[in-house]
Amino acid sequence: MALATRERILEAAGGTLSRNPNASLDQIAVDARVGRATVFRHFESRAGLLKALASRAIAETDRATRLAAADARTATDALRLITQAVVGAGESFRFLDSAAELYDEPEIVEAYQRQMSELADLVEATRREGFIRPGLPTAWVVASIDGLIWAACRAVGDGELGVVQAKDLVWETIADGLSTEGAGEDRHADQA
Amino acid sequence: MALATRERILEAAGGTLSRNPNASLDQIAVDARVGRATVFRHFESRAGLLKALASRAIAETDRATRLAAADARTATDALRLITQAVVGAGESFRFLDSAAELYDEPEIVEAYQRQMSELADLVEATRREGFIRPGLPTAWVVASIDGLIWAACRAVGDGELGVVQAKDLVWETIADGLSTEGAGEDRHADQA
DNA sequence: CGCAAACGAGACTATAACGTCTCATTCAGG
DNA sequence: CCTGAATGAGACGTTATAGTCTCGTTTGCG
Repeated sequence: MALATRERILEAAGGTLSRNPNASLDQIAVDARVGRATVFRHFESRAGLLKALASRAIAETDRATRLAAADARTATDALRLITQAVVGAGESFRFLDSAAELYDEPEIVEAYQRQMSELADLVEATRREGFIRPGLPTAWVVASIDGLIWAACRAVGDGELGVVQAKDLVWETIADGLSTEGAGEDRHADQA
Repeated sequence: MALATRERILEAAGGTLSRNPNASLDQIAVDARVGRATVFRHFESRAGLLKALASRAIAETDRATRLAAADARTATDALRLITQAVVGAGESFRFLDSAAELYDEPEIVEAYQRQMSELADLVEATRREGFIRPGLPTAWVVASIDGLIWAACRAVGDGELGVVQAKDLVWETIADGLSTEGAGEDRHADQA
């Protein structure tokens, strides 16, 4: 069963690398209950395995984006669906934290930038719907959504939160922040 | 001048490792304009260098915490000062993203957990001041503050934002989120 | 049953980085 | 000018891991 084996290696690699970013192929093979040679039968090299993992994460995000675009009636809703989908698939993404080698893979970098650009476009669309508070740079909105997703994935991975709870909290925080209303220093936007 | 050399190595290591988490000691030595042997004259090993870097970041955070505790009149204000101080010192922290080896250093792990625990206590204190929206788990508040700081440091490092701007945006986002008021799905807490 | 593809185990090589060591050079202070 | 401490350059051994290869075994399929 070639496909099952390949899938098992990818699965184990994602888990192992998210726990130890510098895990060796030997460790990954052990975790996948597979001979180390078999890893090389399915992937050209370590870089190839990393690349396949990244492609998988990218494809998963694209799928979530398409589903969100189909289901959501507003850009804001689409942003929520995508955000929560990525949190749900967090285990597939945590390994990317430290995969600096992927910066050498043009297709991966290009796909990542495309997705970030799409996210920025989506944020702009939610801005036109009045979702984004005026004055916030889109770059910061994108960055902080990224940061909150990252925080949620980490909290889930550490067992501090459940996945469902994390999905809700991320969106709640994006929408309203952490504080009670009016605690910010610039409280003159209330009539807006 | 031994001290200047040691300092230069630490500085270069922080910068180089934040750009490439797996940078070799040779690369660090080159960036510090120092012979590789000199690195070993000042630090026992690579792990020792990493440890010294981490200790530095921890000490810097402790210093910021003490200053904030001295200057701030409320816990909420202390949280703001600490958050913004860490963003300002972001360059010293980014290398920690991928320093998985540090998990083997008991003193570093213990100090990190102490700081996280102190942050949790501070969050609890701001909660008593009415700053934290009811219903949010403290673990999530801590995690998302962490995530937003991380996002801000990354944005600054990538040149997307200035440091001053990033400090303001982080706190603004913590306080009010990204959206205009009332955009969240559970808008029944208005009378609270 | 018999075959072919996939696999596990492990030997083997190559390479990259760590850590040690030596020696010549620089440089500041007396 | 002299001296000693700090440094730069680089050779050297060691280790960990990537990647290749072989061989015996398993497994699915006709």
